[in-house]
Amino acid sequence: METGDPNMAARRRTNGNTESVDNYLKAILYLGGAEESRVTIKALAGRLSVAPASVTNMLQKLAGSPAPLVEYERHRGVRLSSAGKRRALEVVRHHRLIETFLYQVLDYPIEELHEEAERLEHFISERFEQRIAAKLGNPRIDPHGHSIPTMEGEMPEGERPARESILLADVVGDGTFVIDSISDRDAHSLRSIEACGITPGARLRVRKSASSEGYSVRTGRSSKVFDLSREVARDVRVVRLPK
Amino acid sequence: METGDPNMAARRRTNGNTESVDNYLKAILYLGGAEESRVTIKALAGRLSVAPASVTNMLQKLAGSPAPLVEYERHRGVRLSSAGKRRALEVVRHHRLIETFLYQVLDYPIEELHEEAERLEHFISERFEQRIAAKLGNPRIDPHGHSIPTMEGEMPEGERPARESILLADVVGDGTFVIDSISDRDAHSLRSIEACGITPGARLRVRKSASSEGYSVRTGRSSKVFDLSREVARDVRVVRLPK
DNA sequence: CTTCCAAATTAGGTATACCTAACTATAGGA
DNA sequence: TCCTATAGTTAGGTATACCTAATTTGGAAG
Repeated sequence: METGDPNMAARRRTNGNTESVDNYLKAILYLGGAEESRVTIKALAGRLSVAPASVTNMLQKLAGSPAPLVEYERHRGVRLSSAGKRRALEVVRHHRLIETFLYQVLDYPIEELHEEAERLEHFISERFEQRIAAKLGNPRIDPHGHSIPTMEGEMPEGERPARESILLADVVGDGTFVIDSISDRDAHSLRSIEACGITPGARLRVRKSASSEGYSVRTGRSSKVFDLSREVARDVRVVRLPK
Repeated sequence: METGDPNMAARRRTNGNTESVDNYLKAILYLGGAEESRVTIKALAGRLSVAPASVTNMLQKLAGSPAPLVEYERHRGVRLSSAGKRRALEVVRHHRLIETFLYQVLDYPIEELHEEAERLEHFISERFEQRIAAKLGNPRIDPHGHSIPTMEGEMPEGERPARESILLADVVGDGTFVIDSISDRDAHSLRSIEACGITPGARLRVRKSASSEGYSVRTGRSSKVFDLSREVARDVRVVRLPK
């Protein structure tokens, strides 16, 4: 105990943004994609599970501040300002470092990483970030195969998911692949993915499943064959290996 | 990335309480002391750095809910209900486990433990709590010498700070003591405390300082003498050793 | 070139957790 | 006993971040 938090009124985070603002920035970063194109209000509303009106409000506030985090024009969507992008990447860095830490140091099951990281990413200090990064040897890739942005707020070279990666669900015909990354969205899906030994960097031999809509896969040098549903195949990104 | 937090509206924590509610409960626990006596609105307002009117409001809300966390009567102060006490101890457990973890696993300097723990205590999951506890070997004492409440929400036997402990600042005459615990309130004070080798469990030989209002102390079997101000001596609790 | 519809915006409202200012109650001293 | 000072309470207001309902806008289709 012995607390007495003189932290005061504002529900601000380490950085000065609220949790909510961080989430808007992350969503814009994600939806804008590599080209950083304009993001629609509707798309944001969908991703954040919030009414479109709420999005308009928030964006107007963010764009109207002295050092705006977004560029917003009525009816023309929104994109991150460079300050906004830096901030968004910092939160993503937190998220992925925390996931890596939970996985490697605290032995979390892979399907529980996301939820915990999603909460904690907003509340850790600069020091915490640096200590876990150091403890992990400054990792560049998280347990799902995603690149961890640098401390300077940039996506590192050799970005993952790689530009040339495709969804396993989009694979046509048979072939051999390297597993690029897996989505952290759906815990249930992650369980099955892990169960077949799919892990970023591993080799994956794929054959369009005879039955069903799915895929038959073998990982690494294992001869064990697993069947994946189309649904689950949407959560795996792969890069085709030249035969 | 790949977030999409369907976590929704309410800014609720793992447990179902807001950060703010948690802080009220902790403050009542602390101010009520071992006897769990009624706590005044004024004392709470002071501890939480909030206006008395805000305290009244919050207590009315907490007392009026279906499963009240506090017992509150107009003009007669407040105490925790048993549910409230359980909750408060859970948060304290989080706080102290996190401090221990930051100290032992992430090599935080002792004076930075409190601030980080104060933020994170509200946001960690049950799983996180259990994993760090396991990693640390289910510690019973935190780095400041305070008892860590059990998972069942009770203060363990051999409670620390010990009932018979006194403030170093209240010591009269010379003597030998065991250091019981140190306050985590003031980072500056913690620095000086650590600098003289004061650490929970160590032996402390005390002599009323010739000059000044302070105390001359030697720790363990060291012959090095340090001078502590009265101010700093208020942050150290000791138990007198029979001569 | 108009029309219409989906997308966006505005208007007005909710809950949380604060605040200040004004009022009231209680308890201790004269 | 009474009476005032201090503690506590009520009333009314702020900011954040949501909501729904009503309105506006702009671009694609006729």
